Amino acid sequence: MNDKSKKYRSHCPINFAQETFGDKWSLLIIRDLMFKDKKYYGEFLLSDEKISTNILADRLEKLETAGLISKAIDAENNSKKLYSLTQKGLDLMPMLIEMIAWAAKYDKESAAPKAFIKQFKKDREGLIHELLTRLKDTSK
Amino acid sequence: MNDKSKKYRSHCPINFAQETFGDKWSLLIIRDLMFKDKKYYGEFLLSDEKISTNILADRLEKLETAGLISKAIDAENNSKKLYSLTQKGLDLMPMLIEMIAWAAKYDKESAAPKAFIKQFKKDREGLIHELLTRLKDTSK
DNA sequence: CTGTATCCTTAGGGATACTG
DNA sequence: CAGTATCCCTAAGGATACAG
Repeated sequence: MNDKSKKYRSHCPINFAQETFGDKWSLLIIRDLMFKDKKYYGEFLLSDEKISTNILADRLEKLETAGLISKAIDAENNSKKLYSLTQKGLDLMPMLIEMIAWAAKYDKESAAPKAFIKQFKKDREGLIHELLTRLKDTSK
Repeated sequence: MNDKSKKYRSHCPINFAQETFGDKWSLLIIRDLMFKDKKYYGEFLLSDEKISTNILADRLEKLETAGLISKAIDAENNSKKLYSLTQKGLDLMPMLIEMIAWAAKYDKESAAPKAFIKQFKKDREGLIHELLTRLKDTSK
């Protein structure tokens, strides 16, 4: 385990994403941090999908190692750890919103905040232009 | 296996997405269809990640069942099957683009993502415009 | 070439008892 | 409450031989 360098199946960006948070639980933890304002271990355990304690601990560690979340001591309670998203984690938001929008369109069952998504898409046209600009830059 | 109704861990849209294409391979097949113009069984086998034949067959079937891809007989060769994305599959493009953008930002170690985006941008400028148009429509 | 079928291995995950 | 440590099991995946 001293070899920190992870071996990737390929250097495709989609594969990179898949290998970073493509397991069964990581994205749900990120969701809880990003959209449900959860911060504590116990709060994650309460989510509908019922993650078990060992898996949660493992995923929190992996996500921290991957640099998507960070851990701090709760100021008001030393024995509590406070989890939060890093910038790298926060930067997953556009992708998650698109994912939610897609699911909202195709999963009638899933309760997705449609008004919220609508607003997001509107706001986010600017972001796409930004992306295009970025794409143009990187292709020079 | 007669029970067609899948049981979801929850009705969260992110969980829905995760359970639909959150396995190790589905997204890579979609990538090949969407960005690499692959159409045939044999072409998928050639990708860098080296999917094995049984897994590929299984994933193609599951993706078809999920309505993300469709299968047709190749007009020029009866024994060949032609795979393509459905609208439901195509609608994953905004999400995948955000995913690629994220990976491009954080997977700096390898030059490959940039190369991928370069290639992507070159091939797909038209598609991006199309996407933008579609986004404008859906955000009304 | 487009898949199936089989066999086998392993990582991932569930349950739950336990610890500071 | 915030995790660890075990034990166990299954689904997922790899290799490869085979079939239409």
